[in-house]
Amino acid sequence: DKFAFLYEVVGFRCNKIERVFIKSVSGFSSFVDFLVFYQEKQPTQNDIPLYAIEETKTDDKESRNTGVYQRASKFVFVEIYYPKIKKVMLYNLKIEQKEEPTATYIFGTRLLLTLGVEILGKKLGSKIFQPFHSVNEIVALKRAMRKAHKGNIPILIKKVGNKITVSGRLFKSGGLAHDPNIGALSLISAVIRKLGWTGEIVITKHGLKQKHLQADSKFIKIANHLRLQIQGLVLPASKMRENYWKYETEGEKFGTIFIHLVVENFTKGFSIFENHAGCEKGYFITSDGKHIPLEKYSDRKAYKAGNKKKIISIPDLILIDFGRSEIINIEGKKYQFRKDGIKELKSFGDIEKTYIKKYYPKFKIIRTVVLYGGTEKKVIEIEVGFLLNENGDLVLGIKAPALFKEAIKNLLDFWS
DNA sequence: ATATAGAACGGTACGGTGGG
DNA sequence: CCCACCGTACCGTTCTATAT
Repeated sequence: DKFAFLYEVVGFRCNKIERVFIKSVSGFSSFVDFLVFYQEKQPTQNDIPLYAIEETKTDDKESRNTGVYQRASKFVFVEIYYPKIKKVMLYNLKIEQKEEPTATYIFGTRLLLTLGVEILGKKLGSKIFQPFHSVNEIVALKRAMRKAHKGNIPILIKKVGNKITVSGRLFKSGGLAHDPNIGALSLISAVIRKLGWTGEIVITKHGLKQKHLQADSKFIKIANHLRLQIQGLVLPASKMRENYWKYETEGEKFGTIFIHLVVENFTKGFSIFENHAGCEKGYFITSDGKHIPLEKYSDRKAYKAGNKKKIISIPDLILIDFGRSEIINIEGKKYQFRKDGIKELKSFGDIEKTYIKKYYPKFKIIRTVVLYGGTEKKVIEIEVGFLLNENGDLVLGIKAPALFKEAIKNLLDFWS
């Protein structure tokens, strides 16, 4: 009757693959979304994964540097541990892809291709999207791109003799934290090295001071690996951790992901909104199956003017129970923070008014907390619908939604 | 004037750290 | 040992000069 923290994917057939298992892991520094191993036994630190996969929902249409640059540092980083790993950038787009690719997108994607990254989930015109063959080609394409507007620091690549300079702001909110540019500069530098350049590579116009360079930062690690210089500053030597990943045992999302999957696989209910990861982009699914992005603020102007209450708080998961005409708004938390979860239930008024009641007017709305962690085998708080504890015990709350009870019952029946 | 696109900025989770 | 604090990483949205 216990969850073993291992999921098996069923319902497919493949001659080369008998069974597929999924387990939660996390990284110590920069880390891709998925590692795929092809082997008999559960992976250990000694095993080498076949694929490293990075996923995004951001299209060129929404953002240029985030869509293509921001994730790139992960591919550069993972190669330090697994030089031969197959790298995949997976665009999981729920909206229409932008018709004409922008120059930034073409430039970034060609860099990724040169690094050996396979692009999935997007249509790539085969004439435009070719790997680069020389450093000069990269310099020329970047130079031909539209210039950044005044006040911004443009990314520019210059080659003089035995030295290449790459400009780009790396300073953000008090430190070396400008993610899109950490990605862009890592990617550009890695590709230049890949094309055989052994001369100097100097990062300029970064906006950093010496104290911002911490040996633990992912960019400093990459800079050491690629032998980059940061203009005007001394690059601290970085020490790489021995391992790239570990099995995850802590995250609050264990609980909400579990209930999400059990409901979808063992009842007729399903998710109409999910946000298991922090700032993940989420779509609300309407009654006729459309995906709509959620507004972030109930009153944008007021929020920007300082009224922080005008943000729309979103649940971690919204499940729908058609049979009982119920919609379940779920907040996920670790067991020790259950009080915070109960408090947050009170803030779901906006989303219920703006989205749920609008698209599902006849449904009854239930708010509940789903917990992970601890070793308790029961929960006292009536606001808690379900608890998965760290021993794998499945604990239904006193007033658990009927859909939860049905899901757990069917799950246990299936396995007994 | 206005849409575009290059770049900056914002919000959340989590782990390390140090004081009580 | 607990917990507040802070920095890093992650994943988005927003800003705004410029091209059209």
